[in-house]
Amino acid sequence: MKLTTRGRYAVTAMLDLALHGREKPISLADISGRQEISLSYLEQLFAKLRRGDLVTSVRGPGGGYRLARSGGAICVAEIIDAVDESVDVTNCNGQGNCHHGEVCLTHHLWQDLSSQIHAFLSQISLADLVDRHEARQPSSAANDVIQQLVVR
Amino acid sequence: MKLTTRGRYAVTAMLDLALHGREKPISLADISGRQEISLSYLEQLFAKLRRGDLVTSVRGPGGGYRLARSGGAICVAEIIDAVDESVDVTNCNGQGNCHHGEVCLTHHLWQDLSSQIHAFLSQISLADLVDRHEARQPSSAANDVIQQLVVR
DNA sequence: TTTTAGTTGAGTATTTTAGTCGGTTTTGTA
DNA sequence: TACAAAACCGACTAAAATACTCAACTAAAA
Repeated sequence: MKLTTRGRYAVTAMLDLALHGREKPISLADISGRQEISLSYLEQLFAKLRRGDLVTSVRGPGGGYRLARSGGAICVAEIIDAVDESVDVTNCNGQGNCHHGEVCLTHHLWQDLSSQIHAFLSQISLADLVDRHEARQPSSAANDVIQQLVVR
Repeated sequence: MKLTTRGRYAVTAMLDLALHGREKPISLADISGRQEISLSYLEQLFAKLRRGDLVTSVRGPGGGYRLARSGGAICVAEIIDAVDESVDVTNCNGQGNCHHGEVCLTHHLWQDLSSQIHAFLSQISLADLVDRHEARQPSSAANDVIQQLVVR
């Protein structure tokens, strides 16, 4: 399965866009600064996100990117699909020709797992992540303390 | 997340063991022949499986490997954990220090996904895979025909 | 007309994965 | 006791994927 930092960066960047881009478009330089992702790398990712119709761009000064749809209408699975090639975990990419042109012993297992993962990531929208983030914000001071205790 | 051919090979090999190793230990050469996994690579994998207490070995002629427990008591998640380092999909490996020592925007998302995957793979045992495989076997002749039509 | 910012494509360094190789140790059997 | 089968071990390598950079270009606003 392909679920690497690329996919994580893409979701993080999209969430940043959902959080900050309500009025004006957001430049990649802003996202780069906030999320500490290299600008050049973001360029690459957003080229794919744009091709996947997840964001729209505005060129020139004051330009940047916006979500192509409302956050509620963009699910996490789409974002990962747009930047990584797939979330399929089978060896044969779901083709079922893994062992001498037939399915291998464990084909169905990986296929089932793939659907599970996809279902999970499809059910979560950017808006869900925003809500969740904002719900956590107020108590963040308290959380910080807990976090420190837990981490050490 | 780490879910590569290594993990798939390991599960396949363990399933092979569960299917054929009821009486005598099974040599890696046998598994290599049946599943078309290179012998040397299998050696590497079984070193880890043994360290993970998933198989026991018998040296010398007629030797090989056995499941350390009954197939019903070995779940797929354990196998993958034994050969890959983890099924964790977070960037910080669940430590929560992904962004300036605190959790990053999407930390909880990846953490939730990790638990989902782990729960799914924990609930499936080797015995389940054996049952499933044997249930499919009777109709395999018919399946072959269909398979051939589908694959081409 | 300058500057901001997206767009594109090629290129590179690093890491991970998959797999090899050469040897050793153990142990059953002839 | 010799031999052969098989596990065991560590180092090494090739290939692929990943993460990331760089340079040049285009569009648009001020």
